[in-house]
Amino acid sequence: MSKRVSLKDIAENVGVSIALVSYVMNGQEKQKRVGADVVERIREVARELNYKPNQIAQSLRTGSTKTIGLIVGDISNPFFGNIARVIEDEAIKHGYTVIFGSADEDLHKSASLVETLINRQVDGFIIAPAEGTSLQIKALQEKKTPLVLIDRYFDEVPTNYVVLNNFDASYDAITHLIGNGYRRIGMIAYQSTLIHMQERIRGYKEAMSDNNLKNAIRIEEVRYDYINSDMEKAMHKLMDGKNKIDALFFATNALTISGLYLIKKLNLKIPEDLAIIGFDGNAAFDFFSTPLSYIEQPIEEMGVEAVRVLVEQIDGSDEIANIQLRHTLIKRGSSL
Amino acid sequence: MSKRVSLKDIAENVGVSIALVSYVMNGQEKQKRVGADVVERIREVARELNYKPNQIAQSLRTGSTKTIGLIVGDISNPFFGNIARVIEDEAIKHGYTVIFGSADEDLHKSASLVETLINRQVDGFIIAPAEGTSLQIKALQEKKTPLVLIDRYFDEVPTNYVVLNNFDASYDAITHLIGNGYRRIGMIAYQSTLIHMQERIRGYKEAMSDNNLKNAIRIEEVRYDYINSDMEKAMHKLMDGKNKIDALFFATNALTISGLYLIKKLNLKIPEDLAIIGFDGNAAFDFFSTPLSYIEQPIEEMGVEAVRVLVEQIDGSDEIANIQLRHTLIKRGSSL
DNA sequence: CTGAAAGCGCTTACAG
DNA sequence: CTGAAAGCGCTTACAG
Repeated sequence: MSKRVSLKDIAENVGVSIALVSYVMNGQEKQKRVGADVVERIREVARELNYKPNQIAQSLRTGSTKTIGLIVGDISNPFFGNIARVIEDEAIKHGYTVIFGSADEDLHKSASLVETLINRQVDGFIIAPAEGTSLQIKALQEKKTPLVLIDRYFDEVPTNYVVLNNFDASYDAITHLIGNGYRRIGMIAYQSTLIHMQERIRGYKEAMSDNNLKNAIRIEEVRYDYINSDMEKAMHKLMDGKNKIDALFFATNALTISGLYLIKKLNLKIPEDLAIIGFDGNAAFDFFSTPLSYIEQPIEEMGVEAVRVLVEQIDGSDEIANIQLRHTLIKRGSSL
Repeated sequence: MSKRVSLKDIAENVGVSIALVSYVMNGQEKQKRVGADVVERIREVARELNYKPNQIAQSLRTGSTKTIGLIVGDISNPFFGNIARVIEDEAIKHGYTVIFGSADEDLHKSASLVETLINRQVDGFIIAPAEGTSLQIKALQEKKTPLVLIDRYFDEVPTNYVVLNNFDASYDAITHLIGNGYRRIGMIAYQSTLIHMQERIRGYKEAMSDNNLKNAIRIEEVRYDYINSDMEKAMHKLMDGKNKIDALFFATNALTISGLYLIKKLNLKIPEDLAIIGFDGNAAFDFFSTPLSYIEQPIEEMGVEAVRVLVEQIDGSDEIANIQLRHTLIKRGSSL
């Protein structure tokens, strides 16, 4: 790359000190009472030479990089891709850029990403924390690193977070199914101790209990790394035999898609053979044999709030923000 | 954030100069002939204090940030989300992190992103250039900024690029349709002068001409910012009247999805009323009433190659790499 | 074998 | 109104 123009180049060209140029470039010419003619000449030369401040130098000096570290499960997952997009837009509005990484729901990848981003001096983090990373998060928190969790959080580590009210979302979905006459309602969730998953499960269970269906509760758990094979086993458990379910609630977008492939393969009629409610909107849900009912997350709001809270933290606020957003239950043919 | 540990802290603790600590931390203790005992003590104290180098300071000094700037159309678009994921993984393998931005196929957003990333001193760029940005790209190229274009490039600006052989892909799709007996084959593309779009159109036209169907060529163009309304008009033009098409080729993933919504609404039977070939794989294609045939791009390879070429450029290579990758035509029910 | 020193490009308290 | 100087944390050519 060709040599960049520095404050020094402008200073030499105009014949003043670097300090004066810095003042003018930072709009401090009033407070510093820089002579009007000098201001004029500095501005002119800066424009001519096309001066752009070296942010690295600024960062080293000021300690602020105007950079946000975003760690999600997988940027190619539509939920995370969409929220990344919102976060990016909001970050730019606040003068920040985004460095991102995918942790693949893996403890070690997450640790490595956090370290990498810390070494790059990001001003703060937005993280969808992987299972078992509560100590990593706690360490960040103890170092007073500005931090906002999204999608999940840890009960035992008080942090800022912006999440869906997952309990309500699940409860609402199950209540809707019950209202439409279904009773043998199953759920397929990830095997995970993470709070968003536990809350979705709790919402299901409580809705069932509250409707005297406690004995009909049937949950199958699927491992993240073996989603398709585990899904197949789970579906068979729920659908085989005389005790088979008549409705099924999927706990995430990826689980829904994986399940739909199987349902298509098994040639099940929806909702006659099986009613379904999925998670997160998706073109695939629209094109399925019967359009899918699903829980819609307010992704835009989640991203906007996450950036807002983070920037407040970076700017020095120490109020902890715990934000729960509301879902929308999109009711369509699959749960009629 | 709490104070970080610096080389100085270690130096004071051990009672040696900062230079020595730097040598040891950078594994130069052999060349610099640092005393074995000193090396030992420095390592020990560094570990105790949990020293992590300040990358900002390193960057300012060395001029290298070990950062890649990635500019795509929209990170929430599955094609770009998937390729971003691959690029991220590859970048990490090479010791780089990724700063990304979505340009929304907009000239000005693109310019603003490029400037932001340059000010952040990224070591190089991977860009899916928006229409009309050839001057931006040319400017980067002239400043010798390491750069690799993906998905598209500009004929008039010689740069590295990694793209699909779009002509072949289109040609193959159309030939397949013709082979299956379709003759009145239409195409819906973006209104764009970008080369990937022009090549896809050229492939369509040439396949038609080569099969004596030049007179049946019918292309409708849709604006990126008005995709759904323009799609509706385009479909009506192609499907209304006695001259209506019997097969339709969509030029991108987003166009395919938009078209499918309409096809579903119009209740067209696929492939009886209309045969279809789409672009880029997608769960939605699998769940459509008839599984969709489509052109699959080698996204993994595209990302891997882009990073490889970029890192070579950053490391000083000045060979220009122009890489065209091959598609796979996935044949299914929609084009039978 | 080790250290003093310059310098990357910037900001800012201080002096005049 | 203006400038000399320190310092952010690092690397590295140079001297001894």
